[in-house]
Amino acid sequence: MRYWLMKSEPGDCSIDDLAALPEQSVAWYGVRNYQARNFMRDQMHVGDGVLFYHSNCAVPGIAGIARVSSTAYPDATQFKRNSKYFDPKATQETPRWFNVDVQLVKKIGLIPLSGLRQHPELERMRILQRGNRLSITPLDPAEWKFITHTLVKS
DNA sequence: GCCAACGTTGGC
DNA sequence: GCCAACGTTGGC
Repeated sequence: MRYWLMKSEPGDCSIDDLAALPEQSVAWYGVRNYQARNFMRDQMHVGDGVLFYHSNCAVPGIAGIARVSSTAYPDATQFKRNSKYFDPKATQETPRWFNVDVQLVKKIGLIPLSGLRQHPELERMRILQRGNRLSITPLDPAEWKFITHTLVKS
C-alpha cells in the first residue's frame, strides 16, 4: 500500500467534476513527464491512497481523498491526432504514456497549501519543496496518516 | 500577468 | 555528451 499526491487543475478536472463522473472515477490521462509516468506504470497498485490536489488556481490545496482504481494502461490521448496530448512518437505497439484510473473516496474541506506549510510534520512533502513541479509525488505513510486523520475534519 | 524553477530539445 | 534555448508549471 502506497500513498500519492496527484495534482489536477480544477479548470480541467476539479473534485466536483470527479464526483459527477460515472463510478466517480477518471482516467488520469495527459501526464507527459517520465518520472510521473513511471510512478503510475511501475509503482501504483489498486487501492493505493491518493490526495487529490487542486493546482494552478486561486486557492491551491488538497480537495479530496481518492484511490487508485486500476493498474496502468496506455493513455488513449497519445494516439489522438486532434488531442493536445497527442504524441507522434507513440505507437499502439510501443506506447510511451500510461495512466491509471483514480476514484473518489470523499471530498473534504479544502486544506490549502498555506495550511500544509504550518505543520512541521509535513515539511518534507515534495509539494512543499521549492521549485517542485512534479504532478504526481509519493507520500510517506506518516504524512498520509497525519493529513487524513488529523487535518481532515470528519 | 509575472517569473523562478525545472524538463526537454537539438545543434555541435 | 554538453549546454543554450525554449516551453511549461504553478504559486503568488
